[in-house]
Amino acid sequence: MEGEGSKLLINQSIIVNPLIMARPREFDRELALERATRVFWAKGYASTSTEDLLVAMRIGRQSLYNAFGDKRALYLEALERYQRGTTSGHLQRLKGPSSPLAGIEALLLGLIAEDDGQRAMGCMGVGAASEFGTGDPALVELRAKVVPVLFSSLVERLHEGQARGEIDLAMNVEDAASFIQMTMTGLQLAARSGAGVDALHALAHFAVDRLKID
Amino acid sequence: MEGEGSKLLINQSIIVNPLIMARPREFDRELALERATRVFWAKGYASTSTEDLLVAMRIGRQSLYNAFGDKRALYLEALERYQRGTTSGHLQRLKGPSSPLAGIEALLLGLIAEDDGQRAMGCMGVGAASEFGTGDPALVELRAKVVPVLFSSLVERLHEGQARGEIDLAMNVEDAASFIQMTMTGLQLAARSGAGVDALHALAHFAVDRLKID
DNA sequence: TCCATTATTGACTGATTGATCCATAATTAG
DNA sequence: CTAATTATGGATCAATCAGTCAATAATGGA
Repeated sequence: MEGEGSKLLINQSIIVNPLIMARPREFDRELALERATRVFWAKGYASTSTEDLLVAMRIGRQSLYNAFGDKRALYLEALERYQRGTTSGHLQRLKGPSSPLAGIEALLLGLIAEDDGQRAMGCMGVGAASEFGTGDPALVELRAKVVPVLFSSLVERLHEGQARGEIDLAMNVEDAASFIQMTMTGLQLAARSGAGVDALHALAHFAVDRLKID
Repeated sequence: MEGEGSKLLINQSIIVNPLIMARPREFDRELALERATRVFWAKGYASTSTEDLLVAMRIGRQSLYNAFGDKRALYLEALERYQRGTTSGHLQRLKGPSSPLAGIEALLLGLIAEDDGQRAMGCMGVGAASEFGTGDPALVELRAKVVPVLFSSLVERLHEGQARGEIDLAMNVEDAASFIQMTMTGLQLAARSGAGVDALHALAHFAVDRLKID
């Protein structure tokens, strides 16, 4: 390509630094992406029209296609951004408390939004898994990049819990880590199905109690 | 309405017995409904076009609208039929073994299809919950009619497990029943996400082991 | 000031959507 | 046979879909 300036990769979006400057974008790309995320999160991919997106993002049609490519690319970027944010939060809560079991409890309780509207949206990642299953390679790959991160941190904390005597040494930590991740998706789907805060808290506590040595 | 004969309500579909007979249906309604179910199950509601349905059901467009109303009515009937079938299977497996914990184990293992294609479809009910959340009153109502049936049977078997000394008397059986139902959805979603038979079996066994007195 | 480039706006496109219309066929009661 | 009724198949519909085009605006460098 001729006449192209240097490229800087910042936060997954390509910032072109052209030799000759062009008209600057009028909207906040990150804000628009966040707004798009909310729509996809609430309604899923197929049920979200580009018109829905334009209204929520408060930009024109051509701006969407200029800045994000197309509907699918926007969805993938929204989901990736969402996963990055939530995974970071999960890891923080898991690793926060000094007690491993308290960390796991914080992880599970952290999934449960107090606000009814927010809680009823469930988890966008779970929604994506349910909508596309194993049918979309790009989503499978994205999932494969996110899930193991939390998994290994869980294994770590579970080992730590065994060393501290909080968790039975006979328990297989990999199985336990998978079980906790399954519990997370179970909680998210229960939330999406309309479960209340108390019911979800009870579920989370019950699950954590199952890991305690007695 | 004039000239209308008696109505018999059979299996949720209205069988009209008109005074004057009309042209009989050429296709098997139940078979067509089963074929429609597979499509909705695999792809979800929004991503399924009426054309998809016609091809799978092997009927003409007008036949679909005559026999089932419209796309939404067909979906609701398919989901209801699906739920009736699966719930019946769940109850059978739960109540089959003489040991309550073995029943719960059979319930969970029974969710895991051996066939890869079938397993990767997950559960249509879970898919519906994920796709519509609490947004569709008809689906919320349908769920509210199905979930408590299994729940009360679970409570029953858990009580029985406590009486037999398989389960700790200190365990709250309602919490445990909810936990098992959450585990079921977690398993279904893991299956939809591509988990293999072995991984799912391990998850099921781990969950059941958490209920055992030690 | 003019140029090269990108952003914005609104009209537009062809395809697909769910659903209906209509002509014809098949059935049984009378 | 005729009448009444429902089923079928093909054409068709208006609405919506995702995406493109083209005209204009804004920017900084030359």
